[in-house]
Amino acid sequence: MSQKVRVRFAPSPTGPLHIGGVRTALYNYLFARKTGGTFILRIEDTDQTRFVPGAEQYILDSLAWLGISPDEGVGSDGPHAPYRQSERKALYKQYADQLLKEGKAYYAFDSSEELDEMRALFESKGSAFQYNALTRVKLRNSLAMSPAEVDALLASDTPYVIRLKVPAKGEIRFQDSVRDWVHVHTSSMDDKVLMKSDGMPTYHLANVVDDHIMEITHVIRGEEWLPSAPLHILLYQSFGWQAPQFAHLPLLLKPEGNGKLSKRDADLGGFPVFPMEWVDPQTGTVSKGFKQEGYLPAATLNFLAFLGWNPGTEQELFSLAELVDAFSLERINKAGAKFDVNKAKWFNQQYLKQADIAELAQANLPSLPLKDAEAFVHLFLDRVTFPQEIGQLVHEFSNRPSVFDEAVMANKWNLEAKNGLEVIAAQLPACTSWEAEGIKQTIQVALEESGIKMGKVMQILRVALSGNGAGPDLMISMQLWGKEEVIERLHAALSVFPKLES
RNA sequence: GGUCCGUUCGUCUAGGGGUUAGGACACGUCCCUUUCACGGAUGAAACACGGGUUCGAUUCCCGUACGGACUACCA
Repeated sequence: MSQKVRVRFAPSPTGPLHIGGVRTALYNYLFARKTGGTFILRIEDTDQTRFVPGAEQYILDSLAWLGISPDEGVGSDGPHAPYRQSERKALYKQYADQLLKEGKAYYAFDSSEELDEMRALFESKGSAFQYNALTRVKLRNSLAMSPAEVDALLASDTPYVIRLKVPAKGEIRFQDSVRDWVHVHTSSMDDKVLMKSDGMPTYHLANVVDDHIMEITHVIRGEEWLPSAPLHILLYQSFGWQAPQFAHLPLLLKPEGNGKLSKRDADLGGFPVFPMEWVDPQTGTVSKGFKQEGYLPAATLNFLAFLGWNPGTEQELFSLAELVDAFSLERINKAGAKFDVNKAKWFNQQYLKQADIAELAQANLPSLPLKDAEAFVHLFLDRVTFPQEIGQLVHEFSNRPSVFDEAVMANKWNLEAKNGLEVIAAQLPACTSWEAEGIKQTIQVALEESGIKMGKVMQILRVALSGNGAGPDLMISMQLWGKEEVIERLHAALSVFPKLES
């Protein structure tokens, strides 16, 4: 029975897609590609109160940016359209009715207020209220009331929900791809709402119905769903359907302390938890995105893939294609993974160094002639984590220094250094081939003739020209500044330095 | 509180009844570079605890501790 693999990523459009959700999408994508299956995007928008405009497009854009776009679903259509649950509303009712007819579900008329009261009552007695086999007989539902009463309520348009009648006794078990056997007694489960009073299905119903109709073979989702997996299994059983294979992914944890990674951690830590920048349509609050921070898609994917999975080899850098090749559900970890921004940066650096020089040049130094821009990229690429830092460095590089590294001045500025700089300043105009090697020659010869050691002067020369005690190769820097600029900067320094002595 | 899940260096993790417990990030030192960065080398750094099972347990089992998720007419 080798069914064709069909997996889905099923986010709710309630805000920006969380990075943990992106990892879930990635694992689904990898598994689909690995097995020659189909990756489906379904939008679970059954909660009308939490709908956020733009969120769905944000999900699409994010997946597209990362290159893990779905084969089927919202944004790309397919044989099971529509893929937006709000547009499938009518469908769910008939399945709920089926369970109703078979006595596996029932009407419940309890209002939210009544249920809140029950919860408060139970809590005051030190226990937790559950709508289950024990309590449902005393509540307002079609199991506890006479048929005539129920009909009357229904006829008078009294709001109701449909609840699943969970058996009082029994055990639900399933074999999770990540956690192996999981079993739960039905006595600890409650009669979950299947249809809400607004006529919309809850997540549980819609999810199970759609996964079945869309022929989903593997449900790969976050661990937060593990507690409701037995309920879903029970639903499959109630319908007489075969349940898909489940794989519950470990959570992404906050970098410090404990708990699920949240937006707050991002603000605190100064790193993004969203794939792309998000502007809250209500408040206008801007949340950082991996994309805008300068993370490359491949680096983001590689980093995310390793949070909860590893190939079992010592290779760490994987292209998307290599990830597909190496991926397997069996190698997913059980324990939650802390989000470590240092590791993310390291991955980015690795990918940045492999990036196309011309592309980086055009993207980050658009105002410069391509040849110059490329030279700058070469000069700075090894010292940056994010591409936009290149532009920043070039900007600083191009500006004449106004402050000079004090520590270096204190240590190295002396008569010999001064003489060295003067000699260099005197000889540089005579340098005929203004490129790194030629400049070096000129300086070497000039200093040798004056009997001055290079080591005594070079760092001071660097400070004189750039202001900094450290930086990229000085000769190449001088070449890029240009002869006149270098000479002018040198003279400027020579006139300022003596005044800096105190 | 209840249910479920988890626990190897600070972090991501490999491993698995007998290993010097491996790699990567971060950190230290050294080399390269008269600088810095990159790169290379190297160091420090871990099997939560207690019982079993076993000739032998970090690995298997059971407890305990700790952590987490869930506990809505949210997903």
